[in-house]
Amino acid sequence: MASSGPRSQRADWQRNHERLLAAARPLVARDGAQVSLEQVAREAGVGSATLHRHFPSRRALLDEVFREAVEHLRRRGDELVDGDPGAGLLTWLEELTVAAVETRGLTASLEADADGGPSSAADCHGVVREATVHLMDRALAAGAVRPGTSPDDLLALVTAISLANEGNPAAARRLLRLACDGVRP
Amino acid sequence: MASSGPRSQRADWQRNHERLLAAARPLVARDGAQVSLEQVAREAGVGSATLHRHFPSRRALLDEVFREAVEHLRRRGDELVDGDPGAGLLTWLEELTVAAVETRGLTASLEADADGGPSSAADCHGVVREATVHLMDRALAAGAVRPGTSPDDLLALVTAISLANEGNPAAARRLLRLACDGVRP
DNA sequence: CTACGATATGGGGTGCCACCCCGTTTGTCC
DNA sequence: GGACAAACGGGGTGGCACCCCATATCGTAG
Repeated sequence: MASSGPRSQRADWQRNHERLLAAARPLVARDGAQVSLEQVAREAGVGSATLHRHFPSRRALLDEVFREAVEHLRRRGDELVDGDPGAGLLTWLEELTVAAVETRGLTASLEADADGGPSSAADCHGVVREATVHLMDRALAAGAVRPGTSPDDLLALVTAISLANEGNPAAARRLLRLACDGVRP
Repeated sequence: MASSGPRSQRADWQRNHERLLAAARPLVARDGAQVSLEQVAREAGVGSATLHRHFPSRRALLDEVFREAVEHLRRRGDELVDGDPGAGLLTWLEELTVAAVETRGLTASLEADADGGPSSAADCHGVVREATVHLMDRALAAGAVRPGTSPDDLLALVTAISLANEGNPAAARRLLRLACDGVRP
């Protein structure tokens, strides 16, 4: 289960994998999800074919780039499970939104994949979804959330807001609050 | 005011303008906002330089493509002003969302422009914004909407939902309702 | 009806990109 | 150290947005 290092891959494979991720991180931070894959390969000192072999899709690259950040979010989710269920869920949604909006490209990895499968090994969407489901279960049981609300819908709402407000935490926060409070008084 | 036809342009300019829009309409319907501008020009039987001269930005092309559709929406907004303020606003938001999600590329024209100015003559965002403001004023006065809610935020929420759910009216509707009702019971 | 100047055109260039083919290099294991 | 699988990467293909500038077309003044 704990695939800390793919032992079955050749040494140069691991080396290049690291180099690609190291090159990708600052470029993704600057350019977001639309980062030029060619440039990542160039910066890593690696042929573009190699990049495409290591990461069959843009999403696969982003998912690995954001592995740590998402792991961090997951741990934060675990912490919030210990507090008030209603407040915990809202705090989680807000912190999730802010992280997504402040970290260029992250939203792309949090979105539900159009294809069904958990394509990537570092499935960012899956990890965040699980944490959300957990927090929602508690909030639902405590009656802090309208019954019938789906965690997937809630997550879709957060990613939609994040996607449309990349780099603008204030606006994203405002829209999230609006959505949580509802339009009617 | 009524700029039905730019009289100051040469005849061939108008002819090519029409051809470009006629070519763009089906292609945008198929490919959405990411339509290839080269292909539009090719299909219109026009050099790509001409397309770029007629439409200095992708947004400018989309805005003209959706002029009629947005005009239609605006009229629908006028109708809704005559009914119940609260229900009218919610109906408006829902119809707006469904139209945006079902009409590929439309959301791009409804989004607030990153740049400040009303860049395009056929300012789709502006038209829809005005209708939204009007309906919100009435709903606020009737106490059907939480005070302090901004029409721009509401519109941003609708476009965010639409952008992330292009081609999926059911999901978009669900998220909109979720946002209108709020998360808490 | 003609000639002329402003207006508009478009072929082709530049620089970028994703993605892939296939001959070559590099690890690895015996 | 040798053989074989695994990995690599230069370079090709096809596509795109956007622009330059020599050429063609339009509308009008005479």
